[in-house]
Amino acid sequence: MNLFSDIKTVVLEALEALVEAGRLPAGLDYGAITVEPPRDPLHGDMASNAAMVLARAAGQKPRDLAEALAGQLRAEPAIAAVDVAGPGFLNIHLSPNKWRGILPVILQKGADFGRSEMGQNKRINIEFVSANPTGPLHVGHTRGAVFGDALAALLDFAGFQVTREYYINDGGAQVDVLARSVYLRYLEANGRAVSFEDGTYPGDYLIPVGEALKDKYGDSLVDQPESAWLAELRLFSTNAMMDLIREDLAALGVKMDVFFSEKSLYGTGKIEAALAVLKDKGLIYEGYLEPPKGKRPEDWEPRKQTLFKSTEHGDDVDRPVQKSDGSWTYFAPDIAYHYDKIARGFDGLIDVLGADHGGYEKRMKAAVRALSDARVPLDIKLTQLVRLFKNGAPFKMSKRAGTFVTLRDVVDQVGADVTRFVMLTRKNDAPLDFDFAKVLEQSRDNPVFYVQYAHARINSVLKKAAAAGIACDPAHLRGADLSEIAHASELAVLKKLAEWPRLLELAARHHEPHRVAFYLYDLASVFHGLWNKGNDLPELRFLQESYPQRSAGKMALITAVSIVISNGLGILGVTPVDEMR
RNA sequence: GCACCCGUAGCUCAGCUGGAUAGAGCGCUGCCCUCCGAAGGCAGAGGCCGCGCGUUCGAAUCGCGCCGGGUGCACCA
Repeated sequence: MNLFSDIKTVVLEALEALVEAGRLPAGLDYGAITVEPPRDPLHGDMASNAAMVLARAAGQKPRDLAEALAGQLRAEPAIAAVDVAGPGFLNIHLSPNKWRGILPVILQKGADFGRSEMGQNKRINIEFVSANPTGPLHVGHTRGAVFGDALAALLDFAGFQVTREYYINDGGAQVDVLARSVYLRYLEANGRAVSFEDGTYPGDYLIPVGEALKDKYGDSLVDQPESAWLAELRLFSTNAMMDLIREDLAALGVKMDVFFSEKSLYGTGKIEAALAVLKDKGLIYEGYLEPPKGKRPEDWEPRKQTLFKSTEHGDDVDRPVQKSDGSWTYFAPDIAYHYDKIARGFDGLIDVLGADHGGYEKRMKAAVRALSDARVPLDIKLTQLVRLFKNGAPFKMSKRAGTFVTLRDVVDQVGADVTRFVMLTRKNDAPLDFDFAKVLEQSRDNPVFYVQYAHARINSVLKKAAAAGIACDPAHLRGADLSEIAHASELAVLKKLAEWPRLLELAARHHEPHRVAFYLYDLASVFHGLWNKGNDLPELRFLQESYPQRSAGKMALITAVSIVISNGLGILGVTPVDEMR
């Protein structure tokens, strides 16, 4: 149930009636017509631009057309009043009963209220995190993980079939570095003195891996040449790192459906097959690249390489898939990986990447467009940097020293719920300030707290109501008398609740889960406002001990708020709390 | 030099496929607890929406060109 689309349907029917009456030409394009909440509530409950959008094609003045439409709409029972304003807006006022009607629906649908058919069960693959398997996840990955997971939940709620996927970069040279670093920790576990030079990972997290290796092999690998152990250690180490990463993700409440190994693309003909597809389309050739202008590397020399003609599909320059020595660039397995996703039958692909991968966007989109003949859209969401603060002071992160701030550091200090909510209070493409002290503060400028507080307050009232003998289960409240829900502050809450299905679809369409976080903040705000109105106006208090039947309607209202908060938080992956501590 | 992202109140940021008098929090000023959780609410002050052209009935939103900040730019992923 989406009141806005309901009313839009009513508007479209009114237009058809005008066509039949010969008042409007047939065949007009209704595509641009909207029915939205007006920015200023004084303008009514809903505003439509129908008259202005159609005026030109209909050869009429917007206001004249608006008046005609208004006449039609006034006959509708759900509509209390319509007026024409400004250049030709239709301002529609719904009857309070229409608004109240949202409550039984929410109570009946419960956790499914807002769930949409928009996605039509289309299959979407969301690839996110995909951190190199060389160490624990850090704060940057955390943002990507939270964003990807929330986006997945959002699309699921909007009616898509979603697959959460992690691409393991276990094929490249960084895995050799990892294996050598683990070997050093292994020697250390066998009592050897070791030093970590440049080109190795010095982090403590490899110590247990070295010990585990010793448990498995004793000292049999000590003093052996690299050729004797490298292959085995690559596997052993990446497995250990992926276990670590899985635990990190679990601590944040993220569960992947698929872990896809880059390595599985090598030696299986998959890369060759994907490139063959591109070659058949004439998009692969041998050639030379121009040096980048303005910032010419000192050691530039022209090299003959195998190139993908990504410029055919919107990229700025063609991109190498094969190095001059014949080995693959990283781009080649990435092409094969995306080809694999297309072959698995997804209707849409989403890659969530760190902002430093911005330069990668066009070439990957070009590849997907070419490989799928433009059938499968690829959306790339870049998550900007997280700036860490502690009590307002910047918090330095130094990878060289091996002391970077990990996902675990963050989750252990502030908890998964707070981490997730805070990371979703910014658009993905805006940088995010994360202050360890501030996010735990219990005040209005902490959105996590503010939303949770609303939920806790409702729970508190419902408990008191139950103690006072008022039945508060949704099934009971569905039949409650709502006629006394009439104050402007109460209607404001109803209207905000009614926005939820519409907001959800917008957020899903734009792939923007942060809109859910901002909506919840707004909803909490109108609720807190109504709560405090009870200070001045006793009849607005939720608990009306001397009038149990009046209380029932109010219980229905706040239960509905609680349901929508739960549903929204559920998408963000945050657990609603019943009481503040 | 090129590409991508950002530029909105003193600060941090929302702003819906273009819509009416541009919003919130913090900070500042002043109010509201005999009353369901004041961990809250109400009100006030504070804006050339970076600049300029253009498209449109209508632009913070779309297009082009500038300015400022960030990121990335062959055989690293």
